[in-house]
Amino acid sequence: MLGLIQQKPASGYDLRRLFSTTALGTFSDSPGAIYPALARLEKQGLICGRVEKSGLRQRQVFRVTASGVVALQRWLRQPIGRHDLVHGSDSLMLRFAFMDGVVGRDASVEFLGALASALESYVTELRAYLEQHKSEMPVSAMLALEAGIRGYETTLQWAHHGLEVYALIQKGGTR
Amino acid sequence: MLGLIQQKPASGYDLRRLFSTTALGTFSDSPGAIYPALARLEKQGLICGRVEKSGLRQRQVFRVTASGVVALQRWLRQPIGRHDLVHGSDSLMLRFAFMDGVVGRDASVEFLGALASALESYVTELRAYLEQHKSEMPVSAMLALEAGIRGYETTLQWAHHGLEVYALIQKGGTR
DNA sequence: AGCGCCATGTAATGCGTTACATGATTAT
DNA sequence: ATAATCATGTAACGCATTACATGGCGCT
Repeated sequence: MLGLIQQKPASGYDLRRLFSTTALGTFSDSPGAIYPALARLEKQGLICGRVEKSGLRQRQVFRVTASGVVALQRWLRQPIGRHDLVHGSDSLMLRFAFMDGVVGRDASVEFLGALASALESYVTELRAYLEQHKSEMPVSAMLALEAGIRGYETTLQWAHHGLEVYALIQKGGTR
Repeated sequence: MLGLIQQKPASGYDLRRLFSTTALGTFSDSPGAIYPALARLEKQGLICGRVEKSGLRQRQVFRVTASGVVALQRWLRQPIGRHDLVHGSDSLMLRFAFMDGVVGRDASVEFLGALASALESYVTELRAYLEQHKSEMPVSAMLALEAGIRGYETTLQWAHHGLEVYALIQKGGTR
């Protein structure tokens, strides 16, 4: 939410619509999750709400504060931990999605490099585990693990793809 | 936990070690999560604990009851919903991992077929969304979405792979 | 006048996390 | 003896979920 608000100031309802209509559907669009979270962020001083009556109904639009940007940058610049990998690298993707605008493309590129090397060792580790245990596993369990490993492998390939994309941009202009 | 206990009766500590040492590391191994969950399952009558002093220290080993098996089968036989796909198909993999032993290989095969067709339409939907919006997105956001889509595509390929594996098994004997 | 959407919340409940607590057994 | 591991829990806290509640605004 901090990242979304930083991209463009938004109200609670705006965020709800983002979560329910766009590809961000992974997240909860329930008011019981969003409004308390906004209140917490405001109490921490990371965002600041301002009531707007302009034209339509009353809306409370939130903007990130200076310390909000700092917190966002700190979150985005966290090193990639093992924990992040084990849980499917979803949180890593989320972080990556906001990098360009907040910490710059250099950070995005650096992130992709670090992700690639972390994934490389994790994949070989998982492949070794599978080879060692696949004889004692039920077929479906073995296949499920295979699915997970393939997921990591494509994320790895994707990281290389992303690096290429950034390299092309660097040559061909900023956009 | 119900699925694991069904594969082989286990104590709370057994489950903790499974979650902390094997490829099931996605799940929490904290006692504050496991023991209350076991207590809930037992209160629902899905598992049944029995204290064992055999040889070593005192352990409470849990087994699934008849209604526990029924509940497990009901969970495994749930149709694949959109909700399951959107959240990264992790819960689907978990279900698939237990299918062979609980509802049989025919159900596993049927599941893979249903998963493949569901993924096919979901992937084309996401690709269309990306094509339509990629010009207004930051580069990193676009790449993050691309990563998600590629993940679904490899899951789709994996489903076909799984179907082949089961077809081979059918020909070559039960194991 | 009434229906539906915009926009913001609150309340009850359940569950996970972190941290703390306990006792029994095996190894040094 | 003492440390480490086995094995089982409890307590405080925060947060998400589900459902309910409210009021202004626009259309028919």
